[in-house]
Amino acid sequence: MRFAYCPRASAILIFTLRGLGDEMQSITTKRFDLKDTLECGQTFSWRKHEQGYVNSDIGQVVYVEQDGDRLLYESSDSSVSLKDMFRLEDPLDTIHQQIAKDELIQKSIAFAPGLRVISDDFFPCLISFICSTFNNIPRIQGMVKSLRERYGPTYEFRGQKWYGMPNAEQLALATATELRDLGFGWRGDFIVKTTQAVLAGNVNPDNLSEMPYLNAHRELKRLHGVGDKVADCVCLFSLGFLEAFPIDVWIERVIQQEYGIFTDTGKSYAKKSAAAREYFGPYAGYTQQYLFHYVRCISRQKCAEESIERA
DNA sequence: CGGCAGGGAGGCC
DNA sequence: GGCCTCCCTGCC
Repeated sequence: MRFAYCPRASAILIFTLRGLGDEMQSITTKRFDLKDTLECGQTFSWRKHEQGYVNSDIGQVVYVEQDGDRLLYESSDSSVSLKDMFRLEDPLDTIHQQIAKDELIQKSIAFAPGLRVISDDFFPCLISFICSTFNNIPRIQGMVKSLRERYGPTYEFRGQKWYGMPNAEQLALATATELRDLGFGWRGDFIVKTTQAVLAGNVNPDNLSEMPYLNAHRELKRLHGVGDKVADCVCLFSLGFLEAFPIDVWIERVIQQEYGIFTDTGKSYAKKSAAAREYFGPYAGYTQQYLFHYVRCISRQKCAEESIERA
């Protein structure tokens, strides 16, 4: 019993055993990168915690971290399927081959080859992207956080308290004035109206995902605060329509600069979106994520370099 | 301080 | 369909 003479080492041993303790489960993955997948801007439900990420928007709390080709995870309540949440069964090799039509996409894939499209819960995804209107990521995260802390359920997990996104019934307690005071601006009205519509059963994620993509997209747009772009985000990041191609200002710029596909197709979102699906194919959504992630990271690098030069 | 930003609504033609 | 204006807030 060597450790008896070395309390420090035994403390480290115990700590290590706890960190990789019995409560953590694991699965093996291929071609998957947790960080790229969760930090490329497609999800507001997953956020950084300790060595990994936490999601408390799914009726319980789930923690995940990556160690090489293994995912270690733990949930507060019932079992979870990381395969479903991270789309681990999407045929990534085939997808890469099909979408790698030119050098820019090849570079984008090489930049983050383990990036997968997320599959988030419908209501948190919907509300988060309504908040995203005319907004940047840090502020969207702040808004989602205040919705959780004010209207959402609480959980006890890994020795601390967690807040989850409210479901429609819980969020229905919010008023537009209240949300306005919380800093949501005119998005408060959108959230109240959309929550009412969901509560009334006017939109149902199970029905939507059974429809053809264009029908689901059209149905989503009937909700307040949901236009073409937000509808596409919900289609791609929650309903599993991999052909959905959300067009925001970043993607718009890239497509305009690097591709001719938007030039003859007219200015409307519907026509650009159709052109993108036509050109990139059934996995257009994956193309969008790879391009989006690559262009934004490169542009940030550029900005950082420029500010160093200025200093 | 004026301008601008990671959309959408509503009104108009 | 296409086009116009306004919108709450935060940051430069």
